[in-house]
Amino acid sequence: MDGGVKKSGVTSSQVARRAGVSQSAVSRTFTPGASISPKTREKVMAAAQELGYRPNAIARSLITNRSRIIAVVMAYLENLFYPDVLEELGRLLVKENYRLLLFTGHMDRDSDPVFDQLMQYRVDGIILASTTLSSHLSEECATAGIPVVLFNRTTERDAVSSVTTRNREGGRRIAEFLIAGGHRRFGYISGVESSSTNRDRFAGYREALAEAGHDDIVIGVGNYDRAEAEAAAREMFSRPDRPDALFVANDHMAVAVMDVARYEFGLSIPNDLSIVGYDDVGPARWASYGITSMSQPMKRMVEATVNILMGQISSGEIEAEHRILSGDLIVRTSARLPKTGVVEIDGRRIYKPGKS
Amino acid sequence: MDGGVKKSGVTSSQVARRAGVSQSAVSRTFTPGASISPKTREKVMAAAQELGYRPNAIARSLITNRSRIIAVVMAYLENLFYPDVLEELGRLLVKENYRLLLFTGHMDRDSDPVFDQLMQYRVDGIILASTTLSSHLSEECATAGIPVVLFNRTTERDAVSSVTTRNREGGRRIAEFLIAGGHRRFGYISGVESSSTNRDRFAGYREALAEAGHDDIVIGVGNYDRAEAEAAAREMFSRPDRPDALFVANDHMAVAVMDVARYEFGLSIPNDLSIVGYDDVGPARWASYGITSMSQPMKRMVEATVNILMGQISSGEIEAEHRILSGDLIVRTSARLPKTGVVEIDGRRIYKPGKS
DNA sequence: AGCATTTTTGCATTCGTATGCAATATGCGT
DNA sequence: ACGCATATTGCATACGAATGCAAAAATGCT
Repeated sequence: MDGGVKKSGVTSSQVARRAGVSQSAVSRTFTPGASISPKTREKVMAAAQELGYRPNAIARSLITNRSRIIAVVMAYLENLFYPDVLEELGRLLVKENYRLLLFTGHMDRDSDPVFDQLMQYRVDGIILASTTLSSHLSEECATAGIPVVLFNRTTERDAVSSVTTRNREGGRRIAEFLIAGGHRRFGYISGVESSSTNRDRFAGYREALAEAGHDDIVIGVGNYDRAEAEAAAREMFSRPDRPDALFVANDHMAVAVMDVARYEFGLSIPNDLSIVGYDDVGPARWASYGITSMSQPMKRMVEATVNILMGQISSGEIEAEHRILSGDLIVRTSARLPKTGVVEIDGRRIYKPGKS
Repeated sequence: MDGGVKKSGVTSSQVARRAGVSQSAVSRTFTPGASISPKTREKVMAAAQELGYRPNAIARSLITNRSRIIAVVMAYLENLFYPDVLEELGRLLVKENYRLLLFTGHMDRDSDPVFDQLMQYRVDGIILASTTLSSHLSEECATAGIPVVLFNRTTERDAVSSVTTRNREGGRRIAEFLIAGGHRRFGYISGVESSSTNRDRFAGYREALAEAGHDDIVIGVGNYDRAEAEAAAREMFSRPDRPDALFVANDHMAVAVMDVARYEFGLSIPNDLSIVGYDDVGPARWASYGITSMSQPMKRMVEATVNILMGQISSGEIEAEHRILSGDLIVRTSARLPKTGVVEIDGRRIYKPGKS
């Protein structure tokens, strides 16, 4: 078809010369809404086709001051919840004609290296999807005038936008569910203790338990990490006053804890021990686990995130916005059932106290 | 500390004025190896600090013709193998001072949308890590003069670089292992049938089985997808001549198949059925599964990938290079053991026929 | 056809940084 | 202190596309 060498590095000027028009005409051809006659557009398109021309996004960014790149910062991808989020983010961002620049790895100590990169590439927006990032970073970005959205986390001062779910209510719901299930001794394996998700989930759990007269909760620290959660579980299950109801701060850890309970301690779930997790992530649904879990409406969370970002980018106004969504307690087989309150909706069993 | 407003959009010229030097001096201060005296560098640095200046990577790219961005294309992240790869890639690329632009989603039909993006951003290199991408895309990129590396896949014509493992040998090894385990009836649940990984793994498996006189293999199509693998497993396990040895083309599917076997058909593993997977990915190691699996040396594969890319970028020479690594058959509990050949190395049990 | 209005076009400039070149400053040896 | 070699600096330009402005072309109206 095209006889010539389709080498990259074709410029708008080259196309212009070939088409016998000015460079401006080429630019306008590729700028939606620009003033260009159908005739010249066609000439330009033909020349562009022949030369294999594509507008240089870098050069365009320089003049428009828009990179159409969104930075996504995720500390770790081991927890399948985050790959899922990433995939959905990619889907929505591409639909909005944005690209996704990914940053992974823990950046606890100094936020500077990442921060520098973000600034250097003049990203149009930033999504911080990690429960463990320094809150310093987020505020620094916000100060620099770049829209930032915290995904699945918040900071004390609500100067920066966030999308979360009602973690506190989730914790409460789980407590109510376990109490209604007739459990007597309650445990908790935490995530990263300083993270907002962990704090809120635990706060709700403890409150609801306290209201029912259960003040002593057996606690282990899992830091949202498999190995640490396993260690915490081993320690907890070795105690003489081993709990019979255990809330693990997310499914990623709950899976590991469940394996420890079954295969290292020979516990029967849910007979000897009820386990409830959080996120309703892939493995929770697998037959081997069937974890009863508070769901987080991932797709709607991602949608809200992109939504906030697009709003701030197009308006230029960076006003902190907080979207708080709700999940459901998805009932499976890892915890004893209460007598009432479990209803079936769309083929999923959900715990809705009050409605039997 | 800094009283002024740390607004973004600070340019090198502004810093220059503040420091009482030329814009060139600022540029050279931030260009490693450029000719600049310690004295002026210090002045520049001070001014830069005060103004919150960071070099604009976009503008820099325009002139250097290097974006320092690597595009990574991954069809789906559901299989934990890929998030793992992604994380490792992020780690290594950042070390080389490159950024990672992520593209997800199936782009089977027309490669054009993605391809356009890649070209528009003038990425310095491309990593195609998906078994299901049109090979058209890869060659198009290569033609355009951008270094491309296929990760965990190849094309027939080896015009584009790739990093793979010895899938054929892996398939053979698995067959040998299952034969040695005394199995009689063999099954296979495939990945995407047109993918090179699937073809090679199956070819090796079939060859070795044929050499031992086993010519009839029960086959199901899983397409590297959980749901499809489950469906294939159901069909296979319902047959009167259900296999007692099953090779599932990757662990992602093997996990699902195992759940179907156990919880829908009440099969005892490995007594009624031996299952072997591929990848040695996270869940394969979990106690609930303990899948015997051909490992892929992910870290070394990623290292090789980055290595090839860096080489091609710095040399400017795009010569197709093929790195083929080897894995081991990690022995766990999902398959009956042969009498000999299982050895323990570094706490891992590996099948090495010939060495007992 | 003649004039007013709108649309299309090209020119010139801009974005922020890097770099070749010439000019200047510094250092060294004697 | 002088001359020469070397290190540092600023000037001017380039990268590739977008855009305000004015000129030119096309269109509409009477």
